Amino acid sequence: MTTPRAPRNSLTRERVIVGARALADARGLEALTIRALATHLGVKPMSIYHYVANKEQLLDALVDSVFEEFHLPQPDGEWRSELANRSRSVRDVVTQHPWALAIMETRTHPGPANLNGHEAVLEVLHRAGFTVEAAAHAYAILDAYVFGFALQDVMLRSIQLDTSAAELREEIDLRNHPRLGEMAEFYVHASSYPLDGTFELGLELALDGIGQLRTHIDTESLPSKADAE
Amino acid sequence: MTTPRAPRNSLTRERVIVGARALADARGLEALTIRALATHLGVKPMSIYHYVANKEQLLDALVDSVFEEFHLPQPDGEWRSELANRSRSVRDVVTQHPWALAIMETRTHPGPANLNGHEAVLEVLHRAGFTVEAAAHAYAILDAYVFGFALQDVMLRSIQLDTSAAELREEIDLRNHPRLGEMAEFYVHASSYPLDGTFELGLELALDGIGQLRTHIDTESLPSKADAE
DNA sequence: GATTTATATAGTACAAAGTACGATAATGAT
DNA sequence: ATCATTATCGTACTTTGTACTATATAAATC
Repeated sequence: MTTPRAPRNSLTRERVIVGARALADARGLEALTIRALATHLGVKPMSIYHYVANKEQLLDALVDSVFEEFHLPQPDGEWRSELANRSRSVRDVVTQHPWALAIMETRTHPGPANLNGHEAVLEVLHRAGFTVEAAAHAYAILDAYVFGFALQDVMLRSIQLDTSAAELREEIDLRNHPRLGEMAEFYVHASSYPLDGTFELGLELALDGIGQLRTHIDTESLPSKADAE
Repeated sequence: MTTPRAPRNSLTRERVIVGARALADARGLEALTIRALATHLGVKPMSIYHYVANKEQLLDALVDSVFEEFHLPQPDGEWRSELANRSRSVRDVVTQHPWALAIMETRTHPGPANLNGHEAVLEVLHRAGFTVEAAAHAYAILDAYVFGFALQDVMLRSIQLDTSAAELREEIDLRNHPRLGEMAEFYVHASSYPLDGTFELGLELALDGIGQLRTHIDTESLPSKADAE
């Protein structure tokens, strides 16, 4: 009954983080406790604290491991497609880890992958001819849209999972909410995942709008040296 | 030392919720514990459970009380200005209650104020001539942008509050992040709250884009009867 | 006014979770 | 073979939500 002590190299910081991700993915954020994580790793709770100062720091690392998954835009690529791909990647990854946004919101120390992502996006904008000010606007607007959309994806999904359609109908009272009823109807009969199309549509809008913020000098016609640092 | 029992009408559900909001506003979400709330209300912890089944339900009510604060678009107003005002209101209210987004994310039962808000927005879109499908796109895109922007507002502010500029500079390593350095510089020297302008800019973009989704029939020229249910 | 009933407030106590502190065992160094 | 280092772990304390039960107060009835 008394398990022998785990071998000396059972753990690494990496394994702790990966285990935490697995637990959160499989059983949700509220199931990610130090004790559960220890069990999952075949180890006793206090062993984890050799690799992580406290749970907050574990969550910091967890969030940054999600940022690592985002597609990094290539500085020499075409800005519009690079940003579009990064945006799609962010939405995909975030919806695959529905717990991620909740943790991101409470982080106060941006991790290296997060910072690298910012740098890469800003570099793309810079090379595309955005001034610092234009880039500030463009990035804030695009990120707001992308993370906001992912937020809605996640919230919608969690409602669907936790609350049955019948339960919802009861709570909503369709007599007083005819438009909402229409909309629900529309979504029920819509194709597989109707928000995918909506996301693309809004992404085009955002990129179109952002494009207008560029300096009107067509930087692509300039010699690349003049554009470089 | 032993306080006498609190008088019989010390509490109401309303007072519990208002007290919870005050606590969260003043000391943050993590300070909102049942015990702290009880002290704040001059009452013992278990008394709260006479008005609220559990803490989850309290959070449900808390979130819905925030939705109540959002400006309700007027069905007979001009769609663009109504939606713009609602959007500004959402951002303002959410940034005034930085804890709200975190709770919203984990709710699975939309409250009445939430539903009424949806209904009002959809009604405005309907009267403006949006088909159900167009309204679905428009609403999802606009909400993604607005909540996403508020999310960034909140995250940025919490980083600023919890992490000193010096601390940040140390963690960021500006040698490897020149663009990020430029951007930080720009924000430091920018006017009072530079994101306000960015929000308005993106809002115009979103509303412009959404406008293109309308049916091209100019519904405003139709007799209102033909447009009514 | 006295008695009964309903209910709002509260006391006690337990479980779950983070983690401080110190012990112990496994590895490498001398 | 001894020692130093350090990865793993046991114990125990604190904080939090809250189940269960008790009690006091207001309302209702006689």
